[in-house]
Amino acid sequence: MGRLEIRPEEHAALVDGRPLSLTVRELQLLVSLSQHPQRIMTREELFAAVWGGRPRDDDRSVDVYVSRLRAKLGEALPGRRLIHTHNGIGYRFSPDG
Amino acid sequence: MGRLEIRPEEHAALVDGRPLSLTVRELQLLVSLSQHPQRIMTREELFAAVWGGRPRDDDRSVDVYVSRLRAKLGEALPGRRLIHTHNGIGYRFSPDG
DNA sequence: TGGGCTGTGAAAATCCTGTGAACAGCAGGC
DNA sequence: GCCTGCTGTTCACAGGATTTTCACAGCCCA
Repeated sequence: MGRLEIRPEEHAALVDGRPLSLTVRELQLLVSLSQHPQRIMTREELFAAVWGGRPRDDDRSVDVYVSRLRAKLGEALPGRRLIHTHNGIGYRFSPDG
Repeated sequence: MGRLEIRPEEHAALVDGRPLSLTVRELQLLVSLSQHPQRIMTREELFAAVWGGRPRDDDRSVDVYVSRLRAKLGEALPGRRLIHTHNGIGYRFSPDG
């Protein structure tokens, strides 16, 4: 899928062959998102996939980690936006910018 | 139903495969309308379906959102009018222009 | 032509998201 | 043990987006 490769079994994500230094949570989130490209995933779905269970009503973990992921992806792939926000619903991963 | 696809479970509405960028309320209204094609729905019905409960006597929310929906549908499908006004009653969704 | 109904831009209110920062827990090295 | 650096969690605030409400213009039909 273009310049970004995600290898869950190897706990790694590569951009042009160079590994991103992601933390465990960041990688889990990226894996979850990328497993459903172009599909809007709710915070509940993402939370269940990464943390397990249901989030507290006011939990912002997903948002915080999306923010950190974007920062690291943005450094490695300037100008591209892979994670799109859908207000009131959740996030969508789009392999092509 | 032609070029417009509505997928409530995915929080999405597509025209020729391309997603419309609708807000939550806009999508809810479109879903409600499209679930009863060719049937005139009163403002009360639409309000109940989207907002829940009954509208205030002078509430114009349904009209405002119909207007916004028409604008976005009109951009994606120029020349077609999917939502028809029935004066004094409400609105009707017609899949074929 | 008049009065109620509808269309719609725009302001106001509300809700949601982005993100820096503080804090706690943990692992390794000394 | 104590310090250091890293990760994860939570909070707080600013900014952004959506929703709600208002106002006025235009439409429709008697």
